[in-house]
Amino acid sequence: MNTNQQVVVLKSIADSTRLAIVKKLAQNSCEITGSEIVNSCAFALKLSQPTMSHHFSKLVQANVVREKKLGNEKCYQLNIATLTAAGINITNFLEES
Amino acid sequence: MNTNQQVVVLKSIADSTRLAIVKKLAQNSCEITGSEIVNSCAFALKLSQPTMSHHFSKLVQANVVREKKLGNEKCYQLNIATLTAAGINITNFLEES
DNA sequence: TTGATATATTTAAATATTTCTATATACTTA
DNA sequence: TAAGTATATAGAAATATTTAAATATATCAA
Repeated sequence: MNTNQQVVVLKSIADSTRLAIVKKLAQNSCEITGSEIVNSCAFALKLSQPTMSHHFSKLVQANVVREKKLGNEKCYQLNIATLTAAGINITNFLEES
Repeated sequence: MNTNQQVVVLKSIADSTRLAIVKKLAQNSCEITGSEIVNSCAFALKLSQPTMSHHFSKLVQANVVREKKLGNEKCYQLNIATLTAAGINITNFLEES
């Protein structure tokens, strides 16, 4: 992974909302359905649905999170390979809530 | 390290100029004198001296880089403990220039 | 002390990011 | 088909970041 790609990955997690999402995913076996995580993150962080949608799409753009459609909702999954390639260690994200 | 501190560290390296500085420091035994690194970074990245000064101070604020005065210049040194605590693995930064 | 070198600060402009409201799209279920 | 649920997009405002020019400060060396 080159420096520019690494910057995209780092930028994607260098935000308190998105880092909270990534930590939430890391704590839930790295996979969680949409309404569960979107609602709990939106509630916990007091942000609107479109704002959450924007943050998730940034993580997807950076390839840090994969999403798949599951009927009406989406399922979000951490892409650990991308984080590792950028030099980020997920085990560190599991330690504190 | 809590999430907010981690965001400060991630933000400090989530920029192509500052990531280049960190990589340069990592490749030089994590310690290098000012004129060497400031000039080479400023030249390589075509940025002005005040801009470089600003970037270094952001890294220092985040405690990712330590600085000490050495007469007229400054010596910059990576603070690996901070990066590790934030879940960032420096060995990854040594692989490609 | 004077001039040169190294770095910092101030100010301001350009750009990017974060967030919301309003609205749209997609799918499910009655 | 119609209503409800889940997520996305468009537009706009507030804020933050990046950068440079001009100037200031600190140290060295003659």
